[in-house]
Amino acid sequence: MGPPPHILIVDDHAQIRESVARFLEKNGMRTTVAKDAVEMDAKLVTGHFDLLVLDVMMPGEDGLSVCRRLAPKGDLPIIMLTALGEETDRIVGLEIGADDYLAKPFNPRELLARIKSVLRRSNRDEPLAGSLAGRKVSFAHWILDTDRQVLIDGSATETPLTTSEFKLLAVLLERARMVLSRDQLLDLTAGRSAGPMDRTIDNQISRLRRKIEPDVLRPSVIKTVRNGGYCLAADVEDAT
Amino acid sequence: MGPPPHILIVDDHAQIRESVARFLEKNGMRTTVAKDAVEMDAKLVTGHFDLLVLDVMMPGEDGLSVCRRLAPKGDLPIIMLTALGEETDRIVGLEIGADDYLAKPFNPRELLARIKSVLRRSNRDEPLAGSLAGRKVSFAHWILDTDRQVLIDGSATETPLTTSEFKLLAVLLERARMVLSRDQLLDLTAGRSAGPMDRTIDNQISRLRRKIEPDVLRPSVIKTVRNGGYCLAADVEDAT
DNA sequence: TAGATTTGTATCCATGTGTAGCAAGGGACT
DNA sequence: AGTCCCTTGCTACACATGGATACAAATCTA
Repeated sequence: MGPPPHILIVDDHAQIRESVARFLEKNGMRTTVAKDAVEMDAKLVTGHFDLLVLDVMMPGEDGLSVCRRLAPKGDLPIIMLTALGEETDRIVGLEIGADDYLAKPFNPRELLARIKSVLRRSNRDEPLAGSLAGRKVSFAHWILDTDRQVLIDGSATETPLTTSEFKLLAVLLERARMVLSRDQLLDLTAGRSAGPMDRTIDNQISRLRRKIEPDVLRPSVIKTVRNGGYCLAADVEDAT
Repeated sequence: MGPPPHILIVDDHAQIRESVARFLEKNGMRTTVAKDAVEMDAKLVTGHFDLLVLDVMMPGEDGLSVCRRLAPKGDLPIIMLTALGEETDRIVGLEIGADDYLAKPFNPRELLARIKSVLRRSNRDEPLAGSLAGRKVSFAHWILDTDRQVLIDGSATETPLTTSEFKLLAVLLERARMVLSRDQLLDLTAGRSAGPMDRTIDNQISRLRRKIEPDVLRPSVIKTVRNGGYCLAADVEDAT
Protein backbone atom coordinates (compact mmCIF):
# COMPACT_ATOMS: atom_id res chain seq x y z
CA MET A 1 0.00 0.00 0.00
CA GLY A 2 2.86 2.37 -0.67
CA PRO A 3 4.69 4.68 1.68
CA PRO A 4 2.75 6.11 4.63
CA PRO A 5 1.12 9.48 3.97
CA HIS A 6 2.89 12.53 5.30
CA ILE A 7 0.65 14.95 7.22
CA LEU A 8 1.55 18.54 8.04
CA ILE A 9 -0.21 19.86 11.15
CA VAL A 10 -0.47 23.61 11.65
CA ASP A 11 -1.83 24.85 14.98
CA ASP A 12 -0.63 27.44 17.46
CA HIS A 13 -1.48 25.34 20.52
CA ALA A 14 1.49 23.13 21.23
CA GLN A 15 -0.64 20.61 23.06
CA ILE A 16 -3.06 20.05 20.19
CA ARG A 17 -0.22 19.84 17.68
CA GLU A 18 1.62 17.24 19.63
CA SER A 19 -1.31 15.08 20.65
CA VAL A 20 -2.69 14.98 17.13
CA ALA A 21 0.74 14.18 15.74
CA ARG A 22 1.26 11.39 18.27
CA PHE A 23 -2.13 9.91 17.52
CA LEU A 24 -1.61 9.95 13.77
CA GLU A 25 1.87 8.46 14.11
CA LYS A 26 0.41 5.67 16.21
CA ASN A 27 -1.92 4.98 13.29
CA GLY A 28 0.75 4.60 10.71
CA MET A 29 1.26 8.08 9.36
CA ARG A 30 4.23 10.39 9.18
CA THR A 31 3.68 13.81 10.71
CA THR A 32 5.36 17.18 10.78
CA VAL A 33 4.17 20.14 12.84
CA ALA A 34 4.26 23.92 12.41
CA LYS A 35 3.09 26.56 14.86
CA ASP A 36 2.07 29.22 12.35
CA ALA A 37 1.84 30.10 8.67
CA VAL A 38 5.44 31.20 8.44
CA GLU A 39 6.78 27.95 9.84
CA MET A 40 4.37 26.06 7.62
CA ASP A 41 5.68 27.76 4.48
CA ALA A 42 9.20 26.81 5.42
CA LYS A 43 8.24 23.15 5.81
CA LEU A 44 6.32 23.16 2.55
CA VAL A 45 9.34 24.29 0.61
CA THR A 46 11.63 21.62 1.93
CA GLY A 47 9.34 18.63 2.08
CA HIS A 48 6.58 16.77 0.33
CA PHE A 49 3.24 16.43 2.09
CA ASP A 50 0.09 14.52 1.27
CA LEU A 51 -2.31 16.49 3.42
CA LEU A 52 -2.52 19.62 5.53
CA VAL A 53 -4.37 19.86 8.85
CA LEU A 54 -4.94 23.55 9.39
CA ASP A 55 -6.28 25.48 12.36
CA VAL A 56 -8.46 28.45 11.46
CA MET A 57 -7.66 30.64 14.47
CA MET A 58 -3.98 31.47 14.51
CA PRO A 59 -1.87 34.50 15.32
CA GLY A 60 -0.37 36.02 12.19
CA GLU A 61 -1.87 34.84 8.93
CA ASP A 62 -5.00 32.87 9.81
CA GLY A 63 -6.19 29.55 8.44
CA LEU A 64 -8.72 30.93 6.02
CA SER A 65 -6.10 33.09 4.39
CA VAL A 66 -3.67 30.21 4.13
CA CYS A 67 -6.40 28.06 2.63
CA ARG A 68 -7.30 30.68 0.06
CA ARG A 69 -3.67 30.81 -0.88
CA LEU A 70 -2.98 27.08 -1.15
CA ALA A 71 -6.27 25.56 -2.27
CA PRO A 72 -6.26 26.90 -5.83
CA LYS A 73 -3.03 25.05 -6.56
CA GLY A 74 -4.96 21.89 -5.89
CA ASP A 75 -1.94 19.75 -5.15
CA LEU A 76 -2.40 19.58 -1.39
CA PRO A 77 -5.66 18.49 0.27
CA ILE A 78 -6.60 20.58 3.31
CA ILE A 79 -8.62 19.74 6.41
CA MET A 80 -9.53 22.78 8.50
CA LEU A 81 -10.01 22.85 12.26
CA THR A 82 -12.61 25.39 13.35
CA ALA A 83 -13.63 26.58 16.79
CA LEU A 84 -16.90 25.18 18.02
CA GLY A 85 -20.07 26.82 16.79
CA GLU A 86 -18.58 29.11 14.21
CA GLU A 87 -20.77 27.65 11.58
CA THR A 88 -20.15 30.41 9.08
CA ASP A 89 -16.45 29.70 9.22
CA ARG A 90 -17.05 26.08 8.40
CA ILE A 91 -19.09 26.80 5.33
CA VAL A 92 -16.73 29.50 4.22
CA GLY A 93 -13.89 27.04 4.63
CA LEU A 94 -15.44 24.55 2.28
CA GLU A 95 -16.35 27.24 -0.20
CA ILE A 96 -12.80 28.51 -0.17
CA GLY A 97 -11.56 25.13 -1.24
CA ALA A 98 -10.79 23.15 1.89
CA ASP A 99 -11.44 19.46 1.40
CA ASP A 100 -13.04 19.00 4.77
CA TYR A 101 -13.26 20.54 8.20
CA LEU A 102 -13.71 19.49 11.80
CA ALA A 103 -15.07 21.46 14.76
CA LYS A 104 -12.96 21.65 17.91
CA PRO A 105 -12.98 19.89 20.24
CA PHE A 106 -12.90 16.80 18.10
CA ASN A 107 -12.51 13.10 18.50
CA PRO A 108 -9.06 12.08 17.20
CA ARG A 109 -10.55 8.94 15.70
CA GLU A 110 -12.86 11.14 13.68
CA LEU A 111 -9.98 13.23 12.40
CA LEU A 112 -8.25 10.04 11.37
CA ALA A 113 -11.33 8.83 9.51
CA ARG A 114 -11.62 12.14 7.68
CA ILE A 115 -7.96 12.17 6.77
CA LYS A 116 -8.26 8.69 5.33
CA SER A 117 -11.39 9.68 3.47
CA VAL A 118 -9.78 12.74 1.93
CA LEU A 119 -6.64 10.85 1.03
CA ARG A 120 -8.66 8.10 -0.59
CA ARG A 121 -10.44 10.70 -2.68
CA SER A 122 -7.43 12.66 -3.74
CA ASN A 123 -5.41 9.54 -4.46
CA ARG A 124 -7.98 8.70 -7.07
CA ASP A 125 -6.82 11.41 -9.42
CA GLU A 126 -3.28 11.97 -8.24
CA PRO A 127 -1.72 8.93 -9.86
CA LEU A 128 -3.29 9.94 -13.14
CA ALA A 129 -1.88 13.42 -13.06
CA GLY A 130 1.54 12.60 -14.41
CA SER A 131 1.18 8.90 -14.86
CA LEU A 132 2.50 9.02 -18.37
CA ALA A 133 5.80 10.51 -17.34
CA GLY A 134 8.71 8.64 -18.88
CA ARG A 135 6.54 6.00 -20.50
CA LYS A 136 5.77 5.05 -24.05
CA VAL A 137 2.10 4.47 -24.68
CA SER A 138 0.24 3.25 -27.72
CA PHE A 139 -3.21 4.32 -28.86
CA ALA A 140 -5.04 4.13 -32.14
CA HIS A 141 -2.19 3.56 -34.60
CA TRP A 142 0.31 5.71 -32.76
CA ILE A 143 2.97 5.36 -30.14
CA LEU A 144 3.61 8.40 -28.01
CA ASP A 145 7.11 8.80 -26.64
CA THR A 146 6.51 11.00 -23.62
CA ASP A 147 10.18 11.65 -23.04
CA ARG A 148 10.82 13.08 -26.45
CA GLN A 149 7.30 14.37 -27.11
CA VAL A 150 7.09 12.68 -30.48
CA LEU A 151 4.51 10.46 -32.11
CA ILE A 152 5.69 7.35 -33.92
CA ASP A 153 3.57 5.53 -36.47
CA GLY A 154 3.76 2.02 -37.87
CA SER A 155 6.51 2.88 -40.31
CA ALA A 156 8.59 4.45 -37.57
CA THR A 157 8.01 7.93 -38.91
CA GLU A 158 8.26 10.51 -36.18
CA THR A 159 5.92 13.46 -35.78
CA PRO A 160 7.08 16.04 -33.26
CA LEU A 161 4.51 17.69 -31.01
CA THR A 162 4.66 21.18 -29.58
CA THR A 163 4.53 21.55 -25.83
CA SER A 164 0.86 22.42 -25.66
CA GLU A 165 -0.14 19.79 -28.19
CA PHE A 166 1.70 17.24 -26.10
CA LYS A 167 0.16 18.41 -22.86
CA LEU A 168 -3.31 18.29 -24.32
CA LEU A 169 -2.79 14.85 -25.77
CA ALA A 170 -1.34 13.58 -22.51
CA VAL A 171 -4.32 14.84 -20.55
CA LEU A 172 -6.71 13.18 -22.99
CA LEU A 173 -4.77 9.92 -22.91
CA GLU A 174 -4.80 9.86 -19.12
CA ARG A 175 -8.57 10.15 -19.21
CA ALA A 176 -9.28 8.05 -22.26
CA ARG A 177 -12.95 7.74 -23.17
CA MET A 178 -13.94 10.35 -20.64
CA VAL A 179 -15.68 13.43 -21.86
CA LEU A 180 -13.68 16.47 -20.82
CA SER A 181 -15.11 19.96 -21.02
CA ARG A 182 -13.10 22.80 -22.46
CA ASP A 183 -12.92 24.20 -18.95
CA GLN A 184 -11.44 21.01 -17.59
CA LEU A 185 -8.99 20.72 -20.44
CA LEU A 186 -7.85 24.28 -20.02
CA ASP A 187 -7.49 23.73 -16.32
CA LEU A 188 -5.56 20.51 -16.75
CA THR A 189 -3.29 21.71 -19.51
CA ALA A 190 -2.69 25.34 -18.65
CA GLY A 191 -3.95 25.62 -15.09
CA ARG A 192 -6.26 28.48 -15.84
CA SER A 193 -9.99 28.81 -16.25
CA ALA A 194 -11.70 29.81 -19.44
CA GLY A 195 -12.87 33.32 -20.04
CA PRO A 196 -16.02 33.99 -21.99
CA MET A 197 -15.70 33.19 -25.69
CA ASP A 198 -12.52 31.27 -25.08
CA ARG A 199 -11.73 29.18 -28.14
CA THR A 200 -8.23 28.23 -27.11
CA ILE A 201 -8.97 24.55 -26.66
CA ASP A 202 -10.91 24.31 -29.91
CA ASN A 203 -7.91 25.65 -31.69
CA GLN A 204 -5.46 23.34 -29.99
CA ILE A 205 -7.68 20.35 -30.71
CA SER A 206 -7.80 21.43 -34.31
CA ARG A 207 -4.02 21.57 -34.51
CA LEU A 208 -3.60 18.28 -32.71
CA ARG A 209 -6.08 16.59 -35.00
CA ARG A 210 -4.19 17.76 -38.02
CA LYS A 211 -1.28 15.68 -36.75
CA ILE A 212 -2.95 12.55 -35.43
CA GLU A 213 -6.17 11.99 -37.35
CA PRO A 214 -6.00 9.72 -40.40
CA ASP A 215 -8.89 11.68 -41.88
CA VAL A 216 -9.11 15.16 -40.47
CA LEU A 217 -12.57 15.69 -41.89
CA ARG A 218 -13.86 12.68 -39.95
CA PRO A 219 -12.01 12.60 -36.66
CA SER A 220 -11.93 9.15 -35.12
CA VAL A 221 -9.35 9.48 -32.38
CA ILE A 222 -10.52 12.66 -30.68
CA LYS A 223 -14.28 12.89 -30.77
CA THR A 224 -16.21 16.12 -30.35
CA VAL A 225 -19.09 15.96 -27.90
CA ARG A 226 -21.43 18.77 -28.73
CA ASN A 227 -22.14 20.90 -25.68
CA GLY A 228 -19.82 18.62 -23.75
CA GLY A 229 -16.23 18.87 -24.80
CA TYR A 230 -13.83 16.36 -26.26
CA CYS A 231 -13.14 12.70 -25.72
CA LEU A 232 -10.32 10.39 -26.69
CA ALA A 233 -11.97 7.35 -28.24
CA ALA A 234 -9.30 4.68 -28.15
CA ASP A 235 -7.63 2.26 -25.80
CA VAL A 236 -4.35 3.32 -24.26
CA GLU A 237 -1.74 0.70 -23.52
CA ASP A 238 1.86 0.46 -22.59
CA ALA A 239 4.21 0.19 -25.52
CA THR A 240 7.78 -0.94 -25.59
CA MET B 1 -20.66 25.00 -17.15
CA GLY B 2 -22.77 22.15 -18.34
CA PRO B 3 -26.06 20.89 -17.04
CA PRO B 4 -26.93 21.34 -13.37
CA PRO B 5 -26.04 18.37 -11.16
CA HIS B 6 -28.78 15.85 -10.48
CA ILE B 7 -29.12 14.82 -6.84
CA LEU B 8 -30.98 11.75 -5.63
CA ILE B 9 -32.34 12.12 -2.09
CA VAL B 10 -33.23 8.98 -0.15
CA ASP B 11 -35.00 9.41 3.18
CA ASP B 12 -38.08 7.80 4.67
CA HIS B 13 -39.39 11.05 6.15
CA ALA B 14 -41.44 12.77 3.47
CA GLN B 15 -40.95 16.16 5.07
CA ILE B 16 -37.18 15.99 5.05
CA ARG B 17 -37.11 14.65 1.49
CA GLU B 18 -39.27 17.43 0.19
CA SER B 19 -37.70 20.33 2.06
CA VAL B 20 -34.19 19.27 1.10
CA ALA B 21 -35.26 18.81 -2.52
CA ARG B 22 -36.91 22.24 -2.60
CA PHE B 23 -33.87 23.90 -1.10
CA LEU B 24 -31.47 22.29 -3.54
CA GLU B 25 -33.72 23.12 -6.51
CA LYS B 26 -33.75 26.73 -5.39
CA ASN B 27 -29.99 26.61 -5.55
CA GLY B 28 -29.75 25.48 -9.10
CA MET B 29 -29.74 21.71 -8.80
CA ARG B 30 -32.05 19.05 -10.11
CA THR B 31 -33.45 16.66 -7.54
CA THR B 32 -35.25 13.36 -7.43
CA VAL B 33 -36.48 11.70 -4.25
CA ALA B 34 -36.94 8.13 -3.09
CA LYS B 35 -38.43 6.90 0.17
CA ASP B 36 -36.42 3.72 0.54
CA ALA B 37 -33.75 1.53 -1.00
CA VAL B 38 -36.16 -0.23 -3.34
CA GLU B 39 -37.45 3.00 -4.81
CA MET B 40 -33.89 4.28 -5.06
CA ASP B 41 -32.77 1.28 -7.08
CA ALA B 42 -35.59 1.85 -9.53
CA LYS B 43 -34.59 5.48 -10.03
CA LEU B 44 -30.95 4.57 -10.48
CA VAL B 45 -31.72 2.30 -13.43
CA THR B 46 -33.73 4.79 -15.41
CA GLY B 47 -32.00 8.04 -14.58
CA HIS B 48 -28.62 9.61 -14.33
CA PHE B 49 -27.41 11.07 -11.02
CA ASP B 50 -24.35 12.96 -9.92
CA LEU B 51 -24.67 12.49 -6.17
CA LEU B 52 -26.64 10.52 -3.61
CA VAL B 53 -27.90 11.98 -0.32
CA LEU B 54 -28.63 8.97 1.84
CA ASP B 55 -30.29 8.65 5.24
CA VAL B 56 -28.74 6.04 7.50
CA MET B 57 -31.85 5.06 9.43
CA MET B 58 -34.44 3.64 7.09
CA PRO B 59 -36.97 0.82 7.16
CA GLY B 60 -35.95 -2.04 4.91
CA GLU B 61 -32.36 -1.96 3.74
CA ASP B 62 -30.60 0.72 5.77
CA GLY B 63 -28.22 3.41 4.59
CA LEU B 64 -25.04 1.70 5.64
CA SER B 65 -25.93 -1.39 3.68
CA VAL B 66 -26.81 0.67 0.62
CA CYS B 67 -23.54 2.52 0.93
CA ARG B 68 -21.54 -0.67 1.21
CA ARG B 69 -23.26 -1.87 -1.93
CA LEU B 70 -22.84 1.27 -4.04
CA ALA B 71 -19.59 2.80 -2.86
CA PRO B 72 -17.22 0.16 -4.31
CA LYS B 73 -18.47 0.91 -7.81
CA GLY B 74 -17.09 4.38 -7.31
CA ASP B 75 -19.27 6.02 -9.93
CA LEU B 76 -21.64 7.80 -7.56
CA PRO B 77 -20.52 10.04 -4.70
CA ILE B 78 -22.51 9.56 -1.49
CA ILE B 79 -23.30 11.92 1.39
CA MET B 80 -24.79 10.20 4.40
CA LEU B 81 -27.26 11.71 6.85
CA THR B 82 -26.85 10.37 10.36
CA ALA B 83 -29.00 10.79 13.44
CA LEU B 84 -27.60 13.14 16.04
CA GLY B 85 -24.90 11.85 18.29
CA GLU B 86 -24.37 8.47 16.71
CA GLU B 87 -20.72 9.18 16.32
CA THR B 88 -19.79 5.61 15.58
CA ASP B 89 -22.13 5.57 12.63
CA ARG B 90 -20.48 8.62 11.20
CA ILE B 91 -17.03 7.18 11.31
CA VAL B 92 -18.22 3.85 10.01
CA GLY B 93 -19.91 5.69 7.19
CA LEU B 94 -16.70 7.31 6.06
CA GLU B 95 -14.79 4.07 6.40
CA ILE B 96 -17.38 2.26 4.33
CA GLY B 97 -16.78 4.64 1.48
CA ALA B 98 -19.21 7.51 1.82
CA ASP B 99 -17.69 10.72 0.56
CA ASP B 100 -19.06 12.78 3.41
CA TYR B 101 -21.70 12.76 6.10
CA LEU B 102 -23.85 15.23 7.99
CA ALA B 103 -25.53 14.90 11.39
CA LYS B 104 -29.25 15.58 11.66
CA PRO B 105 -30.62 18.10 12.27
CA PHE B 106 -28.48 20.00 9.81
CA ASN B 107 -28.36 23.42 8.26
CA PRO B 108 -29.46 23.18 4.62
CA ARG B 109 -26.78 25.66 3.62
CA GLU B 110 -24.20 23.33 5.07
CA LEU B 111 -25.56 20.39 3.10
CA LEU B 112 -25.36 22.54 -0.01
CA ALA B 113 -21.76 23.47 0.74
CA ARG B 114 -20.82 19.85 1.25
CA ILE B 115 -22.56 18.75 -1.91
CA LYS B 116 -20.67 21.37 -3.88
CA SER B 117 -17.45 20.33 -2.23
CA VAL B 118 -17.92 16.66 -3.04
CA LEU B 119 -18.97 17.41 -6.60
CA ARG B 120 -15.93 19.60 -7.07
CA ARG B 121 -13.67 16.75 -5.90
CA SER B 122 -15.22 14.00 -7.91
CA ASN B 123 -15.13 16.08 -11.05
CA ARG B 124 -17.54 13.90 -12.84
CA ASP B 125 -15.97 12.87 -16.10
CA GLU B 126 -18.15 10.27 -17.61
CA PRO B 127 -17.65 8.00 -20.53
CA LEU B 128 -19.48 9.18 -23.57
CA ALA B 129 -21.07 5.84 -24.30
CA GLY B 130 -21.70 4.62 -20.76
CA SER B 131 -21.08 0.91 -20.37
CA LEU B 132 -20.76 0.53 -24.13
CA ALA B 133 -17.57 2.58 -24.21
CA GLY B 134 -15.01 1.12 -26.55
CA ARG B 135 -17.14 -1.81 -27.63
CA LYS B 136 -18.71 -2.80 -30.88
CA VAL B 137 -22.25 -4.06 -30.51
CA SER B 138 -24.64 -5.57 -32.99
CA PHE B 139 -28.41 -5.14 -33.04
CA ALA B 140 -31.02 -5.59 -35.72
CA HIS B 141 -28.93 -5.60 -38.89
CA TRP B 142 -26.43 -3.04 -37.66
CA ILE B 143 -23.12 -2.93 -35.91
CA LEU B 144 -22.43 0.15 -33.85
CA ASP B 145 -18.80 1.15 -33.48
CA THR B 146 -18.90 3.18 -30.29
CA ASP B 147 -15.39 4.50 -30.75
CA ARG B 148 -16.00 6.03 -34.11
CA GLN B 149 -19.72 6.69 -33.63
CA VAL B 150 -20.63 5.06 -36.90
CA LEU B 151 -23.15 2.41 -37.86
CA ILE B 152 -21.99 -0.39 -40.14
CA ASP B 153 -24.38 -2.54 -42.16
CA GLY B 154 -23.94 -5.90 -43.81
CA SER B 155 -22.22 -4.48 -46.85
CA ALA B 156 -19.76 -2.57 -44.67
CA THR B 157 -21.31 0.76 -45.51
CA GLU B 158 -20.75 3.29 -42.78
CA THR B 159 -23.34 5.74 -41.53
CA PRO B 160 -21.99 8.45 -39.25
CA LEU B 161 -24.05 9.55 -36.27
CA THR B 162 -24.12 12.97 -34.69
CA THR B 163 -23.33 13.29 -31.00
CA SER B 164 -26.93 13.42 -29.85
CA GLU B 165 -28.05 10.66 -32.19
CA PHE B 166 -25.25 8.51 -30.87
CA LYS B 167 -26.00 9.24 -27.24
CA LEU B 168 -29.66 8.50 -27.70
CA LEU B 169 -28.94 5.25 -29.46
CA ALA B 170 -26.39 4.24 -26.83
CA VAL B 171 -28.87 4.86 -24.04
CA LEU B 172 -31.51 2.80 -25.83
CA LEU B 173 -29.08 -0.02 -26.52
CA GLU B 174 -27.98 -0.15 -22.91
CA ARG B 175 -31.59 -0.66 -21.94
CA ALA B 176 -32.82 -2.73 -24.82
CA ARG B 177 -36.49 -3.76 -24.68
CA MET B 178 -37.15 -1.40 -21.81
CA VAL B 179 -39.72 1.31 -22.33
CA LEU B 180 -38.15 4.68 -21.59
CA SER B 181 -40.19 7.83 -21.19
CA ARG B 182 -39.20 11.04 -22.93
CA ASP B 183 -38.28 12.40 -19.52
CA GLN B 184 -35.94 9.54 -18.80
CA LEU B 185 -34.36 9.71 -22.23
CA LEU B 186 -33.78 13.43 -21.89
CA ASP B 187 -32.26 12.89 -18.48
CA LEU B 188 -30.00 10.10 -19.67
CA THR B 189 -28.87 11.78 -22.87
CA ALA B 190 -28.71 15.45 -21.95
CA GLY B 191 -28.89 15.45 -18.16
CA ARG B 192 -31.83 17.78 -18.04
CA SER B 193 -35.52 17.42 -17.38
CA ALA B 194 -38.21 18.16 -19.89
CA GLY B 195 -40.07 21.42 -19.93
CA PRO B 196 -43.72 21.57 -20.86
CA MET B 197 -44.35 20.83 -24.54
CA ASP B 198 -40.85 19.48 -24.96
CA ARG B 199 -40.62 17.64 -28.26
CA THR B 200 -36.86 17.35 -28.31
CA ILE B 201 -36.78 13.59 -27.93
CA ASP B 202 -39.48 13.06 -30.54
CA ASN B 203 -37.39 14.98 -32.96
CA GLN B 204 -34.19 13.15 -32.17
CA ILE B 205 -35.94 9.80 -32.47
CA SER B 206 -37.25 10.89 -35.82
CA ARG B 207 -33.78 11.78 -37.04
CA LEU B 208 -32.29 8.60 -35.65
CA ARG B 209 -34.98 6.48 -37.29
CA ARG B 210 -34.24 8.04 -40.62
CA LYS B 211 -30.77 6.57 -40.32
CA ILE B 212 -31.43 3.15 -38.83
CA GLU B 213 -34.90 2.01 -39.84
CA PRO B 214 -35.17 -0.12 -43.00
CA ASP B 215 -38.67 1.25 -43.49
CA VAL B 216 -39.11 4.60 -41.83
CA LEU B 217 -42.86 4.45 -42.22
CA ARG B 218 -43.01 1.23 -40.20
CA PRO B 219 -40.32 1.46 -37.54
CA SER B 220 -39.15 -1.94 -36.40
CA VAL B 221 -36.02 -1.15 -34.41
CA ILE B 222 -37.23 1.71 -32.23
CA LYS B 223 -40.83 1.16 -31.24
CA THR B 224 -43.13 3.92 -30.12
CA VAL B 225 -45.09 3.16 -26.98
CA ARG B 226 -48.08 5.41 -26.98
CA ASN B 227 -48.29 7.44 -23.76
CA GLY B 228 -45.16 5.64 -22.64
CA GLY B 229 -42.13 6.58 -24.62
CA TYR B 230 -39.80 4.62 -26.84
CA CYS B 231 -38.28 1.18 -26.72
CA LEU B 232 -35.48 -0.52 -28.60
CA ALA B 233 -36.99 -3.74 -29.93
CA ALA B 234 -33.97 -5.87 -30.72
CA ASP B 235 -31.35 -7.98 -29.03
CA VAL B 236 -28.00 -6.41 -28.40
CA GLU B 237 -24.86 -8.50 -28.57
CA ASP B 238 -21.15 -8.02 -28.68
CA ALA B 239 -19.74 -7.87 -32.15
CA THR B 240 -16.20 -8.24 -33.33
C1' DT C 1 18.27 41.13 -30.39
C1' DA C 2 16.45 39.20 -34.69
C1' DG C 3 14.15 35.52 -36.62
C1' DA C 4 11.43 31.55 -36.21
C1' DT C 5 8.16 28.97 -33.97
C1' DT C 6 4.38 28.46 -31.04
C1' DT C 7 0.14 29.98 -29.03
C1' DG C 8 -4.05 32.94 -28.40
C1' DT C 9 -7.79 35.66 -30.67
C1' DA C 10 -11.03 37.20 -34.21
C1' DT C 11 -13.80 35.88 -37.91
C1' DC C 12 -16.31 33.29 -41.34
C1' DC C 13 -18.89 29.35 -42.47
C1' DA C 14 -20.84 24.53 -42.24
C1' DT C 15 -23.41 21.71 -39.43
C1' DG C 16 -26.09 20.12 -35.48
C1' DT C 17 -29.97 20.89 -32.53
C1' DG C 18 -34.24 22.80 -30.30
C1' DT C 19 -38.74 24.86 -31.33
C1' DA C 20 -42.95 25.79 -33.74
C1' DG C 21 -46.46 24.48 -36.59
C1' DC C 22 -49.08 21.44 -39.15
C1' DA C 23 -50.51 16.84 -40.75
C1' DA C 24 -51.49 12.15 -39.68
C1' DG C 25 -52.79 8.38 -36.74
C1' DG C 26 -55.16 6.05 -32.93
C1' DG C 27 -58.47 5.58 -29.18
C1' DA C 28 -62.70 6.67 -26.77
C1' DC C 29 -67.01 8.23 -26.93
C1' DT C 30 -71.56 8.80 -28.87
C1' DA D 1 -69.00 4.28 -38.29
C1' DG D 2 -68.19 9.16 -37.33
C1' DT D 3 -66.28 12.71 -34.67
C1' DC D 4 -63.33 14.72 -31.33
C1' DC D 5 -59.09 15.05 -29.01
C1' DC D 6 -54.73 13.73 -27.69
C1' DT D 7 -50.41 11.94 -29.13
C1' DT D 8 -46.84 11.41 -32.39
C1' DG D 9 -44.37 12.23 -37.01
C1' DC D 10 -42.37 15.38 -39.94
C1' DT D 11 -40.84 19.72 -42.15
C1' DA D 12 -38.99 24.17 -41.89
C1' DC D 13 -36.48 27.51 -39.64
C1' DA D 14 -33.67 30.09 -36.36
C1' DC D 15 -29.80 29.90 -33.75
C1' DA D 16 -26.00 28.12 -31.21
C1' DT D 17 -21.84 25.38 -31.57
C1' DG D 18 -17.70 23.94 -33.38
C1' DG D 19 -14.07 23.72 -37.49
C1' DA D 20 -10.86 26.30 -39.93
C1' DT D 21 -8.27 30.19 -41.52
C1' DA D 22 -5.69 34.29 -40.87
C1' DC D 23 -3.36 37.21 -38.08
C1' DA D 24 -1.33 39.08 -33.77
C1' DA D 25 1.03 38.32 -29.54
C1' DA D 26 4.15 35.74 -26.97
C1' DT D 27 7.79 32.65 -26.45
C1' DC D 28 11.85 30.32 -27.74
C1' DT D 29 16.38 30.03 -30.04
C1' DA D 30 20.43 31.15 -32.05
